[in-house]
Amino acid sequence: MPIELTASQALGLWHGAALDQVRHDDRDLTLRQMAILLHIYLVPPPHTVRGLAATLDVTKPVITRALDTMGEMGLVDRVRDDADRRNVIIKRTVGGALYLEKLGDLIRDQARRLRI
Amino acid sequence: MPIELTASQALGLWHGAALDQVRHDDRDLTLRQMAILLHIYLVPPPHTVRGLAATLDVTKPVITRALDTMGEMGLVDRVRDDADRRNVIIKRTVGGALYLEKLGDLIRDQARRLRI
DNA sequence: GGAAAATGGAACGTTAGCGTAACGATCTTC
DNA sequence: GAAGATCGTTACGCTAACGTTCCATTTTCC
Repeated sequence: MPIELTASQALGLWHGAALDQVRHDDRDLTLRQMAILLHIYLVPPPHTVRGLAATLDVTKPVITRALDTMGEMGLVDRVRDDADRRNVIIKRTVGGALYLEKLGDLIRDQARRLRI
Repeated sequence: MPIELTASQALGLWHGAALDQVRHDDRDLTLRQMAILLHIYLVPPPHTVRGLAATLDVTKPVITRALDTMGEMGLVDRVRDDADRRNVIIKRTVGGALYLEKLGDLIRDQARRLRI
């Protein structure tokens, strides 16, 4: 049975990681974009616009625009689904993997600092 | 000596908490705004525009605009410093405390789910 | 085959973010 | 007290976000 996080530890972790991320990377993602990005990389594919919209409880254009922006940043990619050509399959990229790898490191550093 | 977070745990924690936060709150803060908000609430005052800009390594207008927006959202407040009237002291609000309390709960829930 | 449904995106007007540069107000220095 | 430095904000032109609505393409269902 692990020891539970205190409120102070939870927010301290978030604070430190957010701060480090802001300091070392110019790309200022919104929480929505971040949730989309993480979902794409952590949940087994395939991922579609409609599916992400339902998952995040936002409208489809929100997803489309987030993918536009993050695509421009090199964090995600889009490919038409050949099985059902109405669908667009969202793909991972090397840039996105690197971005999240770095974020993961920052979070782990904070956890270490806070002795979580 | 605590067990260290794995990369998967770190990102999974961030993913789950970001997702829940997006789902239950319309206010879509950027990572910069979030870092500012957390800094104000977790680091002892006083907080100034200049100080925050230096801490986050961003320009002053970025802080001013973030405070405008978050002030409108009821998350922070601003007061002129009577000791040096060039300064503006950034104050905490009930709304901001509630927002972060909720965020902390979401993070802790995720940590519990991931058995961190 | 033809109607209906579903998907992702575009269009519209609005709002909010950015960096750079300038501003008025205030304090410090001489 | 005048000159300069410092503080937060505003202005500018631009980019990107929003919600709503509508649309072209593709699939499904009789």
